[in-house]
Amino acid sequence: MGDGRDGAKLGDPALLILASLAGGARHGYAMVEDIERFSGSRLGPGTLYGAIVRLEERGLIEAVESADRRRPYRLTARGSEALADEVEALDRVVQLVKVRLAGSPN
Amino acid sequence: MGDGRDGAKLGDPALLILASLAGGARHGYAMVEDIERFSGSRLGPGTLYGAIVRLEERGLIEAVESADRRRPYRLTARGSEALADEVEALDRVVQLVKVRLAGSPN
DNA sequence: ACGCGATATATCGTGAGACGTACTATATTC
DNA sequence: GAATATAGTACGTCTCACGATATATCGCGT
Repeated sequence: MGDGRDGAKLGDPALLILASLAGGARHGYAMVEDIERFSGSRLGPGTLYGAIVRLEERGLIEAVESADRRRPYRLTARGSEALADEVEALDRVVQLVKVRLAGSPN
Repeated sequence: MGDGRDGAKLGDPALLILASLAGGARHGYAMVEDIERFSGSRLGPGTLYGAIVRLEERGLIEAVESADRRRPYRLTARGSEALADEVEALDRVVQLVKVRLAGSPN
């Protein structure tokens, strides 16, 4: 997706992961369940862990130390910012569509 | 992305195109400008026309007859439904994230 | 009439990444 | 120690986002 830029675009699964972590630090499997609860879609392991690696590489999330085999992650400051920006942009589109659909003849 | 299903997921450009058409029938180039106005991102031709073809194949948009070289498209009934559904789902996530980000310790 | 930039659409190739399947490994309970 | 739930890994496929490129046409100034 060629970002390099800071406020680059988020993929769909990436957004869901950040959204989940916005509710607190979680490990992968817990994210899957959380995401399924609030969005209805269940990410497969390939989708989930692939996206996690990319988000970590981009510095938007980071692993938390853990004694057992679980690897919890949390949002970084940059991750929070990116999520907030993305959500704001998304919200603008959502609101616009609502207005447009409401005032349509069909 | 393996849809085939009816209420399948919309890609990012696809959502923007449907959002644009929710404001009335438009041809490709006009969509680009409209989308840039309300979302800030300018779709390249490959992205735009590729997405248009896929949306037409899925029956979410359809071409409108035109005398000149322009090819205007409009939303189909299914397209409106799909857009409404997608936007509703998106809105739920957006609102959740806002709540979560607002009540975070950090 | 001519050039030129803006308008408008189309096609192709590449690469990222979404996704499913299958697999491994650990913890808990019986 | 078998069964089940939990947790993560590995891998292959295939869609699609995107830029580059090509082509045609319109409008405007000169």
